[in-house]
Parts: sequence; C-alpha cells; structure tokens
Amino acid sequence: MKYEHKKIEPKWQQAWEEKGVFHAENNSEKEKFFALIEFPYPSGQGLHVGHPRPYTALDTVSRKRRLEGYNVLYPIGWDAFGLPTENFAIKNHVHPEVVTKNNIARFKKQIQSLGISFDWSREINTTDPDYYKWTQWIFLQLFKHGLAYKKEMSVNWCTSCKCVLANEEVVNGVCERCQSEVVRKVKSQWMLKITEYADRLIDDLALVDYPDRVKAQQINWIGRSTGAEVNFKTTFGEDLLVYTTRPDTLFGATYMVISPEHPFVEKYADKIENIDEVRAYQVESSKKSDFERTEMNKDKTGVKLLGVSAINPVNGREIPIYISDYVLISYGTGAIMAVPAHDTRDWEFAKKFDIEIIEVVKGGKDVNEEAFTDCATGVLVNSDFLNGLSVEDAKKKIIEYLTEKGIGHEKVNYKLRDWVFSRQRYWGEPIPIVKCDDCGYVAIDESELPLKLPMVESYEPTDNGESPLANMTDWVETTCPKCGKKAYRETDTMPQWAGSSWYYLRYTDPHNDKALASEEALKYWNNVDWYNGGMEHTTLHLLYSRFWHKFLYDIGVVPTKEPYSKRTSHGMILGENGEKMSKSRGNVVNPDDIINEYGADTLRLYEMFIGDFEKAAPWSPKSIKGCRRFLERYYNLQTIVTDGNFIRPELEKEFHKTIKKVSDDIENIKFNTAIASLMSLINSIYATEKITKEELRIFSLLLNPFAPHITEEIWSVCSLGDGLVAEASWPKYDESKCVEDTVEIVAQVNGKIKAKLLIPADCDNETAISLAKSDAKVTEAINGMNIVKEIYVKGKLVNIVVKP
RNA sequence: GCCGGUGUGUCGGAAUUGGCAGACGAGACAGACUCAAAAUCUGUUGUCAGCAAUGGCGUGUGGGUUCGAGUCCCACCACCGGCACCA
Repeated sequence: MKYEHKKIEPKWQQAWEEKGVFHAENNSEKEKFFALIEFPYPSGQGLHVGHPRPYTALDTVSRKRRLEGYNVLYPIGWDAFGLPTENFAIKNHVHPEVVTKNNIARFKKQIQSLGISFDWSREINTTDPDYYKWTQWIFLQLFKHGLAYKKEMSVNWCTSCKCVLANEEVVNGVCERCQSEVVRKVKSQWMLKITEYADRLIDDLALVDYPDRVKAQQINWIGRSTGAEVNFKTTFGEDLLVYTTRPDTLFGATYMVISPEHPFVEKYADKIENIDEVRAYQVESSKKSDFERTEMNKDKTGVKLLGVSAINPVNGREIPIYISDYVLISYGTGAIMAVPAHDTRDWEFAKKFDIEIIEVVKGGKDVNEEAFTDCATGVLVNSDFLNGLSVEDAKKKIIEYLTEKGIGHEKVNYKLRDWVFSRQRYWGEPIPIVKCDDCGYVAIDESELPLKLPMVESYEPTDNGESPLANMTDWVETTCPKCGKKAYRETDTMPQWAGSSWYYLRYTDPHNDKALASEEALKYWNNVDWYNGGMEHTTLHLLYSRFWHKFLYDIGVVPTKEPYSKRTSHGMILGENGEKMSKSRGNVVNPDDIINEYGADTLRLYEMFIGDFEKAAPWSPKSIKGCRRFLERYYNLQTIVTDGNFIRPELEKEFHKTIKKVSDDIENIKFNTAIASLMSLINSIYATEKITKEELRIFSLLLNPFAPHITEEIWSVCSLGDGLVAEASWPKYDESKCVEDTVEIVAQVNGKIKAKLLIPADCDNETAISLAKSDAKVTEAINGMNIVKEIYVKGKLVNIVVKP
C-alpha cells in the first residue's frame, strides 16, 4: 500500500474549501475561539520553512477546538505596505500595486498547499482602500483626541531608505531593515502620543497571559522610574530643574551636568565666560551619531561652565555646572545633579575632572575607590536630618521636605518616547490631513475616506527628505475643509505598523463598509484568545497594537481593554548549519520542495516535532525522514485493521493515557511530546499486529490536527465515518483508565537501586516496604545493618536507609 | 552594566516539577529479505572495566540542603535574546 501524498493532499484541500468547513460564523450560539498568527508581509522571496511553524501550531490548536465543538475564527491576510515592495517597484519600474498583487498570489498558493485551516473568506489586505479607509479613520480619531500631533524635532533618518524611523526601528544605531547608517535630522513629523498610555501599557499586563519574557521586555522598554524633580538656583538667577531617582543622596551632590542641547547655554551665552569652548563641545557632540555616542560611553567628556554655579537647595552649597553628552536632552529635564559617591557614571566623570566625592550612604567600600549604588543595605550619613535612615525611608522623607519647601516634588519618568508616525515614502497609507495657512492642520472629512494613494510617475524617494507624493501638485493642492481656502495635503505616509495595529479587529467583520467592524462582531469575537508571534515584535507591533486597542476602547469602539488574551512565541527555524536562514547565507529551505518530496503532512509534523516550540531549532533534512516513516506506518494500519467497535483491553490504558497526553500537550504548546506519544502508541499497536476500527478512529482523531490530509484519507478509506473534520469530535479519556493497577517500583537501599518489583498501585506504606524487603537483593543489602529510615513514595520507589 | 533565558548521548531533544536520567526521532553498528543496492523489518547503541553476571562514573564548574538533586539554595563559567550614559 503506497502512501501517495501528491494525490491525497490536493484532493482534501479542495474538498474542505468547497464545503467551507473552516468558515467561522458570526451569529453562532456556539462558544467562540479566535486564533491569530501574525499576518505575513508578502515579500518577493516567497515562504521559507520558518513561516509554517507558527501557522501549523495554531492550526493544530484550531483544528482541535473545532473537533471540541467551538466556533473557530482562524484568519489570514496580508501586511502588504512596505519598503521592500516599493524598492523592488522602483528598481524594476513596476507599480508597487502590481508587485504586491503578484507576491500575494505566490504566498497564497504556497500557504494553501500546507493545508492550514484558514478561513479564506475573511482574507484581508492592508493596501486595499476598503481596508486602509479604516486605518485612516482611526488616525483621524487619534488626531481629534489630541493624540496625533505634528512636531519639529530631531529624528532618526535612514540614509539609505531616505526616510525617518521610529526609535523602535533603530537597532544598534543602524536601520532595522537595511542595516544602513542612521543619522539625526531635524524634521517636522507626525507623532502619536503613546507615552500617554505608558502606565496602562505596563499595568494592564496583569490582565493578560503573555510569557514572562514578553512582559519583562515591554516593561523594560517603557522604562518607568519613580524619582523626584528638584529645583536648583543658579548664580545667573535662573533656576535649573533636575530629575533624579536618588533624591536621598541630595546632600552628596557635588556638581551638576546639563546636556549639550540644553537651552540654558544659549540663553546665557553672553554671560558664560568660556562660551567658545562650550560651543566647540556642542558642535563636537552633535556630530556624533547615536551609535558613536554609545560606543564611547566609557570615556566621559565635558566642559565646565565658567562664571556660573548652582546652589544645592538643602545645604546652600555652591557647586559647578558642566555640560556633557552623558546627559541626554530627551530624558527627564536634560539636567542632573551629580552624586559621584553613589552613581557609577558620575563617579567616572568626577574622577576624570577631579571633583569632590562625598559619601552620604554608608555600607559599601571606600567611595574614592568605587561608587556605592546599592539601595537595599545602605544607611544615610553626612545628610543632616536624613542621617541614620535607610535609603527607602530617606527618599520618602526628602520628597516630603522638598514638597513642603516648594523646591521639588515626586516625579515619574519613562524611557518610552512618542511614536514617530510619518514616513517619506510612497507605498503606505496617506495621512488624511491638510495644512491650511489660516487653520493649521485640519482633518479631512470622514466622508472622503478612503483618501486613496494617487498614481504617480515615480516613487523614488527624494534627497531633500520629501515624500514622492510632494511632486504631485494636482493631488497636493486642495481646499481647507474648515475655511475653504487653498490648502495642501500631507504628503508623508504612515509607517508599516499602522495597518497591522488593528487588523485582528477587521477579521471579525471584514466586508463591513459602515464601520471597521460591527459592534456585534466585535463584542462576539473579542478578545483574540490566542495570538502567536515572533519575539522581534515585542516592542514594535505588539506594543503599538496594544496602544491602539486601548485608544479604541477609550472612544467606545472596542469592548475590551486588551486585544490579546494569550500570547505565545515560536522559536526560529535555523538553517542546517545552525545559522539564521537567509538568502545570503545560502541555507534557505523552501517548503515547496519539502511538500513535493514528502508532502505537507510530513512537513507539518516535522515542524511540530523538531523541538521545543518556543526555542530555535536547526532544520535537519535527515530527521524529517522519521516523520515521513511514521506517517507511512500510520497509512499502513489500513492493512491490519479489523472490525471492532472497542479498544482491546491490552491497549486500553495506553490509549487513554495518550488521549490525555496529546490533549494536554497541545494546550501547553508541547507539540513535540504529543507527537512522541503517538509514535509510542503506534509502536505498541504494531507489536499486537492488528488494530480495531475504534482504535484506528481514535488514533486518527489524535493525529488529525497535525496531519489533516492523511487522517482524512484513512477516515474515508477505512469507512470510519462521513468526514473527519465535518462530523467527528475530539476523543475523551477516562481518568480512571489512565492509572495502572500494578506499578513497577524501584527498591533502593541508601539511594542505590537494588531491585525493581511489581506491586499493586493502591498498596499502603507498610505493605510496599515489606514487599521490597522480601526481595532477595534487598535482604542481602540490609542484612546485619540497622534500619534508620524507610521511605515509600507512592507508585515510585521504596528507599531503605541503613547504617552498620 | 541591567533585564530575560539556556547549558543533558554522535545530533534534534524527553524527564509527571525533588523519585528508575537519556522517552520519541535521527544517525551509527549488526542481522533478515535481495544476485546486489535502496526501501522495509528485527536487534544493539551514555561512558569506563569485565567473557559474563555485575560494578564504577555520568545532566557546564565548585560547594550546600535532602533518605534521594538534571530539577531546590549559594558562588562561578560559557552561550543566546533584549536594553544600554535613561540620572
């Protein structure tokens, strides 16, 4: 009996599609289950074997859920705006729309050959005007609520993409996408106030089931810290406000540092005695890219401002002011009080510039040797009314004091910055705003949405930092929706993250032209029950979409505070050599080749069997053969099947245990051990040289979520029912049949194994111990010794501790 | 530097959360079938000693707790991911 996957797989894929068995219903009495994978960017390269891993994983869960009677929504779509498409279009003189269409067609064909149970009737595409109409609509709501604003600011500029980047898109000082140098550039940009949601983005993590590493990474990225702002007077009369997380060390502040960009310098340029030297330093540090600034962070530089000093508000002490690029203008107040005794960076700076180091927290080593930064153990000294207090108590007391005297107050700061939302490129959603000389930035009327991308001659980015749309005079020139005068359209487009920030909502009602989705659909399907995606999106897409969802909650569009109830993350599939799969490394494996040689079921099974789902695993062209062999052995069960509407007694326990194991393992994303248990079971079945129909039915159901085509085929060939996915239900196990009547236990003496024996599972302590002692080997080992202790661990072992 | 994680045969990886380490798969070796090969089937396969029964050693390193540690505690090493002059 030959297993011909090429005949079986397309046949069943077609049958499922024709019957629409994977279509989710919007008005259903059934309990819903919403499974989501990160929709792919349809690149020109097509799929590699890494793509199917998350798709298959949630397909396994979804197929199990359907068999359990749920109304399952497992959708897919295309995140199709983006630079690679645009760059390809420029290079080959094809419109990005055409490139996108072709890429999607290819991706779709590849994905469909995997037999994933996606509901293709809900397919979406972020570049479809009917879709991006609602992306633009959400932007307008953000704008109307003051959360989208335009600001002149220093931004990250990718020299190759000729486009600004969000902070999240800059990795090690280079562009996340093309690895080119990123420089600072002052530009007017659309910004989204994600910082307004910083606290909720942290606090509401308590409401969701995400892996700890994801939560930790988001919390880190948002970087909330609680400290105090303290006002220092200066001899110029103007005060300088500093931010510190260690207000308790205020008595140890021996100098102050302001960042090179701090406005104080310009304001008092004529009074600063060494202004030329200061200016030279400003120029020097402005030339450094962020990357260089980070690279050189070991070596502190700076210039002392001559002719001015600051006054420590708690002891009236005059301290010098420096400018140095180790203080950032974009965090806190751009100025710090420096306490070299208790801050490593201040300590390094003080050593280099020979500034006094005053110990105010005792408990560490000599502060002239190293800074003592531990907050848990120290006790305050040299600090007047704070002396003798712990760091924590001192913080409270000094904040009370500062507040009372009106010279400071408690303050929370975040590392998170607002989201730079405009891109100077063509292939993105137009920002639906016009600029009027009289009225400023004005939203276009919602009835004009979607604001479609105009056809242009050239989508080449311009060197002057303007979007390609800027040359489209006809399109750019318009009238102000408010006053009717001549006005100009915004020519920047939205970043790729826009369309993906809300796509999961569109799946619930993808063809709605009145709203992004109907209220009923949103109410029924929210939240996404299980969302699987890559770790690389933790501080990008995942954070952005949580932000948008919270905003939509605030304006009453969605009924829940969080978009995703549960998040899991898959490990990467690496090349055979253990390196990341990439074209340039030449280690890419194309799923088409695997499907051709072994079939989709083998590919799916191997992707789930390859290792721990959450960890990276190298592709092995040899190991996959084991999965193919297993499926062939399963296929050949049809040659030994016998009538029988029962599980044979000798296999009953193993069957029940396997049902339990597979059921639990799928829920706990332990697909590899679920498959291993099925392999063990088939080995046991072959040892008996036959299988009953009932046994084959159960086995097929358990295997179906992993290998849907072959199981459907066997279901049909062996007449197990009308159609597996159409009518069957997930097998149940009997807990009482999962436990053995007799168990094999180990008899140890002093922890060394002496014998193995079979005893009744419900055996009590004394019986078990005496049974063990009656074993010849055990008797010999304890002969003539004093028994100190006797231990029986139920169903596991007996240990007898003896001494001479 | 900070945060998170990992370390187990030749390889991918298991281990009911403190109870027989190495499930399952790959690879290798041997045998069966075959003129032969592939495929398939059967067996062996952590390591050292021994003809053997058997015994010693063994989960990155060093200590500890325990009748018992891959699992818990302390210290360290290596690697991976994230953040990084964030006051």
